[in-house]
Amino acid sequence: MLITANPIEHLQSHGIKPSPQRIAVMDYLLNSRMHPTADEIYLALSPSMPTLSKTTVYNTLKLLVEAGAVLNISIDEKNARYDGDTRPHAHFRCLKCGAVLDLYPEQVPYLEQIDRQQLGRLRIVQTRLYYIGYCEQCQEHTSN
Amino acid sequence: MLITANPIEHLQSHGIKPSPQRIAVMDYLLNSRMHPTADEIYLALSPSMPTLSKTTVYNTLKLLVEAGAVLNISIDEKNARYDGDTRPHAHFRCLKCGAVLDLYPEQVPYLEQIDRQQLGRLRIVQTRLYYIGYCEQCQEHTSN
DNA sequence: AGTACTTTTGTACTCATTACAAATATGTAC
DNA sequence: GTACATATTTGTAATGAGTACAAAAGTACT
Repeated sequence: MLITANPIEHLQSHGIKPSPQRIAVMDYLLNSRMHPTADEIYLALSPSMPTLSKTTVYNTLKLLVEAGAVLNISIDEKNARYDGDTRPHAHFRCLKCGAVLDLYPEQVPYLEQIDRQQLGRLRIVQTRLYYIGYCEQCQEHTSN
Repeated sequence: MLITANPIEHLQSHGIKPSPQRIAVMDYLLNSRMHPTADEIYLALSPSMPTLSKTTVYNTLKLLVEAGAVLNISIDEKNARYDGDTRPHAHFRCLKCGAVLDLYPEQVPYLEQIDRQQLGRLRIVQTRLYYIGYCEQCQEHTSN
């Protein structure tokens, strides 16, 4: 479970006016640990919000990322993924099944230090730490 | 300057048969610190190799990455970038000018530890550490 | 110089994402 | 509440990175 359960408050605390579409996208991201793509979000919300447009999903995600309410994950070369959990954490992608998993500071020694690093005169806005390999299940089933 | 100056040896040491096109791409990556995109590589090599096809650049890059001779950098959402330096190091991208810079272990405390981490039963093949923000020059010229 | 295999090339295609302009909703002043 | 300005959403068309595919060119081996 995440810190903020309420999508409306989460939007407002990041200075975003909560429209029904924005609430739906934010709510979906706050309650998913699947790191969905824009298309997956659209497909998930369409049934209960039939007039929703894919463009709105893209626009909303852009807005949320720029406001810092959501993280953009570039671990998957094919397409962008999104994460409603903005606390510092790393991600792992399985080369076989494609799953993207969260790795929290308890599981990744030095993650906190790496995340809040001062690097010379660079002004760091965001840190991304990605691990790529084979998850437990995918190691069992293959020689790869 | 990099460890291996010779593109042919570098290819062979990764089990890749050196064709003229592969040598050209490898040579370009070994002597560039710009982290070029496939298109930038194509444009750079075209003049001296007029028959070169963009498909060949893509094919070659895929081959080089799979053989571990080159790194794929996913820090730039728009398109993939490539790095001929396969030693462990992090990358920084400037949100204003778009430059992608190398950050070596001397500049990033804990990078070595983060890179060779054992994470439970996950089998890690590659670690990617990206910092995003504003470079020195771009901070000077704006309020951002 | 002939056959099998590898590599390169060009064209056509896919598909994530964006541009754009019309339509709808929301807020505010009278 | 109704008219006007502004913000948001929507659908369609375009963009552009990357891939599929099959023909052409190159290489190796006999």
